[in-house]
Amino acid sequence: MRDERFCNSNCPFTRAIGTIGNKWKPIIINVIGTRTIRFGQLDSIIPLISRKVLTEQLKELEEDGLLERLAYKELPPRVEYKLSEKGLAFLPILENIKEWNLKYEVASMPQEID
Amino acid sequence: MRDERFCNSNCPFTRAIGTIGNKWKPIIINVIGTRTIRFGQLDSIIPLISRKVLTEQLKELEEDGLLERLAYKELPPRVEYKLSEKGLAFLPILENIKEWNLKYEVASMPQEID
DNA sequence: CAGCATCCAGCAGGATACTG
DNA sequence: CAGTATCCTGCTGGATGCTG
Repeated sequence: MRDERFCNSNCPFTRAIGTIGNKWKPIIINVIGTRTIRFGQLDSIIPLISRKVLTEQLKELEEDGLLERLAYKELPPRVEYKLSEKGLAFLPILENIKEWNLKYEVASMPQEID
Repeated sequence: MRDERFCNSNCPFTRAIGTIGNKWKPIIINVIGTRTIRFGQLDSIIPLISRKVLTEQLKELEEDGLLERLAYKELPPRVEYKLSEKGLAFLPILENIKEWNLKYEVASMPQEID
């Protein structure tokens, strides 16, 4: 899921892409944002992701220090996720991507009239 | 290669991730930067990418308006690529990702002494 | 040189069932 | 509820050879 060749690169940019350069992770980080959120919420908010893949992505994000996982010893279990300082610092970048897309996408898209 | 479900999303951010959210495209855009570059150069500069995948990625980037392809009618053929305005506008974002990684990666990495 | 066509292996990722 | 385990399929992407 994570490309080890990227993560072992001696180029820091390549390593960064190895960490967050796939389709799910930016989505997950963006959905979490500044809140604390439970596994089930993420699963229902993010369309089309399977629980298995969500689990894997969350684990990698935790390993890479982008988010914190809080598991409560309860039954039924409760697990909460929130972004770490590193993860929070990535939010403005996602914001820039949004703005970039809004600015340039429209020009080349077929316009819909609602 | 491009996830159609992402590109057809009604969320502009999700569409953006559908466009550039994979490991090769940010690398390619970063390598091209502000210069004009030939196919063979890209192939040799970018480690580990196959010619087939490079071709596919370049085609998608062109379709999404991120880069311009200039094919000279010569023999042997010469094809040059350069970023469009949209592509150039993405460079600062990549720069932010570099800085973000440099700032936060180190803390969690085993330090090497050279 | 810059691709495209073809073939093929490996793995991503979906579905389902089970557990603490 | 929040996972883990297992199975299975399809697609990604590598290797190779051909062409204008």
